[in-house]
Amino acid sequence: MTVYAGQGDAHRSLALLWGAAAEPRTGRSGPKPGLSVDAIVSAGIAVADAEGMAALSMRAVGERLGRTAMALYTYVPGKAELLDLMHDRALAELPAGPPPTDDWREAVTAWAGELYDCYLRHPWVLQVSQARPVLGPAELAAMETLLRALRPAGLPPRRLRGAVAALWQFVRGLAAATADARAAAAVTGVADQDWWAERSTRLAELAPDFAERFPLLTALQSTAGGPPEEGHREAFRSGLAILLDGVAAGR
Amino acid sequence: MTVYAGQGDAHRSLALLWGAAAEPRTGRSGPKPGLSVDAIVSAGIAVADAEGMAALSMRAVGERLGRTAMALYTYVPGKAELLDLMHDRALAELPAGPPPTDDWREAVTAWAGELYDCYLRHPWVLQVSQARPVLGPAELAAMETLLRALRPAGLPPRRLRGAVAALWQFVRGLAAATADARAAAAVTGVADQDWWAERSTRLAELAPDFAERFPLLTALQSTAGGPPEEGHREAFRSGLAILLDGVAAGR
DNA sequence: GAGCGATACTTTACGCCATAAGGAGATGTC
DNA sequence: GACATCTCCTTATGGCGTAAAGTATCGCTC
Repeated sequence: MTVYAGQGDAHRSLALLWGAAAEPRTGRSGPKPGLSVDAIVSAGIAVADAEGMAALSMRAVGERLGRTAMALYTYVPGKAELLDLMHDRALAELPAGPPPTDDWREAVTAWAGELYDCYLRHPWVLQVSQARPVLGPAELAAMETLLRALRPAGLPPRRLRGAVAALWQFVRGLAAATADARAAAAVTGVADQDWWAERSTRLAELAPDFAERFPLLTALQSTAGGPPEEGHREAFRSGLAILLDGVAAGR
Repeated sequence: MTVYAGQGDAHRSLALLWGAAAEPRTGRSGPKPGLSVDAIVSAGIAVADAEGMAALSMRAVGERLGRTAMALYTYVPGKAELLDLMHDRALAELPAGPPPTDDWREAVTAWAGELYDCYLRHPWVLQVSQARPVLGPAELAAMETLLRALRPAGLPPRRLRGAVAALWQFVRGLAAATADARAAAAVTGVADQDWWAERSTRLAELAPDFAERFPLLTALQSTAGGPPEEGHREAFRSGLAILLDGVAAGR
């Protein structure tokens, strides 16, 4: 399942993301709010972290706060907007300070590692459609951080845009692959390696001509050793190295 | 909304993907099948192409075939497996032959362009969770094609894996961004440019300190001209150039 | 050719989901 | 005290995936 975000009223979403709701309107009557947007977002993240995206329902979030699903609608226009807020809150965990080093390679590597780890801490973020037109402050801050890290590389604007896109998507994609490997292991209760072994056997039965159809893939696979999770980490490292080499080449 | 695939019985899914269902079991009684897995997958793709992923329901697919939703379950174990099949069928549109040229840069560029276009023809594919452990033949064929294109570059295995991951994820991510820009334009009925202009105005109201908080982002944005769709295409080109430079650097 | 088991497909039903509508009770201003 | 406002609830609507069970149709066996 993939979950759409940003399909709701984009204006409401933007306002909430940028904290317009934080200003407590004065001179209001009625009972004191027992909840807050922040609390709801936190509850949503707690549910998604613990039970996964599939279990994230308005009911579940409300229940965690001791309310019904409908109580949330006082604070949040709908589920799509809640997802937007959750997304940005998760990315807010990323460090925002100036890069710790002048070496841009090192700085970008650190940035990528932080983003990768953040995604793995909150795998459900990877299931929020990346096709989100709603930009939150944390997401923009992360981009600003990347730009700051990349600054010493001195890229021209056009190339800089390409580098940012390539780096971001690469980290996101690799994190998704890693998160999935973990999820598969968790769901089946089977160790990563065994699961893939079983899958390979099954595949060999169904496609006995595998090696002939995909010779290069077969050859590449045969050179891989160690557990799959380590494989992802290695792909992360070497893919990032390629990207950085490319950035360096085009200065 | 993101849609999970590969959460169903992985074995059934694999078998269907690799065409085990194609062998017509002999000596069977009962009425002749009026449908087929292929027809159902085609109908699913037709629905998703026309109405989007959110409108893809078992009922909708059945209706397009003149059946009820439950009729599909004779052929397909569930929606997750249907999504797996749809995903692989979409990728089967990619050309599979040997690279048209010996120049690996050109070959990889062509491959990336094909994948990018394929994603844009079927944007819903981008909403199928990329965290799919189920590998179909078309997806593997696309990887094999990429490996074939990359072969003349002579990368060592470790680096080759990184390159494949980086290239694939980059194309997918950029396609997702482009698809979203289109969707936003289509939904609102507003031209791309106007939509972003409105959004920028709104943002400027909500975060008047934007330029100070995100100076590099602001600077980079100011150098961008032309419609957003063209911006994505340019990011695609320059990001790909960076990746290829990186590949070349690490030979 | 009668009967029977397998198969395709249907209807019905269950338990979810997001959320629209409207009502109850609490809290503030006048 | 009256009233407006606000939170939160109950109820209801129309969707979803799919389990269960029923019906009709076909082909094989006797």
